[in-house]
Amino acid sequence: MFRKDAGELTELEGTTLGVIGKKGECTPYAVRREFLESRSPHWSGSAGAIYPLITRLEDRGLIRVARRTADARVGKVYRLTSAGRQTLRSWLGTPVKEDLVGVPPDPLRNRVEFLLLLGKSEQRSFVHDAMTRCQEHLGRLREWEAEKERDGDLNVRLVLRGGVRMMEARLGWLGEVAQALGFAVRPASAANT
Amino acid sequence: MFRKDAGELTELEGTTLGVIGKKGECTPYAVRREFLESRSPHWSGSAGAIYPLITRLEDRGLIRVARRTADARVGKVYRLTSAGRQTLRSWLGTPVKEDLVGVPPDPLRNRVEFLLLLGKSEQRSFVHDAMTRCQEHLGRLREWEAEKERDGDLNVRLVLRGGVRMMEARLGWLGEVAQALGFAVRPASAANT
DNA sequence: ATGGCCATGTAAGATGTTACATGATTTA
DNA sequence: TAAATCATGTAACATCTTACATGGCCAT
Repeated sequence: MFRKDAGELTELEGTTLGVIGKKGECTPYAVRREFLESRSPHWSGSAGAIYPLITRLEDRGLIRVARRTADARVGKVYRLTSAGRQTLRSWLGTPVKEDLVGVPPDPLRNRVEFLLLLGKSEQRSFVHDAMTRCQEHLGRLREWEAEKERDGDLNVRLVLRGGVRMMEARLGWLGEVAQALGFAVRPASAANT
Repeated sequence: MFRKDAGELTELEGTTLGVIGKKGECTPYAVRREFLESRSPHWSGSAGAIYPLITRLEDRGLIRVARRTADARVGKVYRLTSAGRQTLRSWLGTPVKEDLVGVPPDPLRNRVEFLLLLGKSEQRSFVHDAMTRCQEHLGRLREWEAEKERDGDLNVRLVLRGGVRMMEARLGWLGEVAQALGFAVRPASAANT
């Protein structure tokens, strides 16, 4: 969670640089809205995270105030510096860092190791509940995907598609878990191996 | 990353309770080794994380010193209290919390949204490198899986199986990304849609 | 008995969280 | 003009990180 070298970025910092780079120029609040609205709930987009982060990036010379807006509220509009563009490229680019390649953490998967500490019927409830809720979530994702079908840009669609694939894989896996633990598996979903 | 209620646990705390619960009783260092050796590199298993965490769990009455060992180094052997068992069950149990169900964060997927900020050939390198490295990682995972085939317990195997499925889904997705960005896809891997 | 590892911590610091404060602007 | 909301912060604090300190045990 920490950067080791001076050139390193945390995931939130890198993503923020990416957002600014993609928008060309924007205010801190515009960045915040990105995290509040469209992005994964993993990041809260809290003011206490974003504003100090922006200051940090500015202090490191990766972004710079491009102009001020007429609206006194908004004030500062930021842009990437060339150093910022460079840093962003190395954050994004090859060679892909080792920790990006490994299996990403998944709290649901994490719990399965300890499922044997529950009674058989509780285990069944857990797996059943997880499958149902994942299925629902997948449904919502697919609606979102259909919605973005034309308006969204290609890369956003691809990210969304990755999320859908993850959820499908999860569902297939949960089916396997159910079977291994001796529960009946309804062949309802189309997301099996 | 914060708990909201007094009864809530962070992911690391819950996992630690699970480890202690599964082992029956163990020393703090035994917990640490679990994180250092067998588990995902997501957690460092650093002393600065584990020892204060153990103290926290003890202060909250979730674990208790069961006995001391002859070895003065080791000293304290912890056990779950009944309150700890109860808390662990609710951490594990139904209803599955909302954030567990959503698409888990993935730094690789995260980067794809900003790939258009790179040149075409860099994009190609990124995707190609990611696929190669993921494929290698998947290979190692499968070896691990074969190794644990008989000795490991069922739940550990299932967790590992989940990791394999995630990596397979990722690879399939990366293929889709490559295609969408106009790169040739080698039909080498067996992990496509 | 001494050098090295085992096991347990503590220290300092980075990053993120919730909750609150504040002034500008839009809206009723 | 009063109330709600927008946009920008700050304060307190929890959790994790790396790096260092310490003391018991074991092998040569």
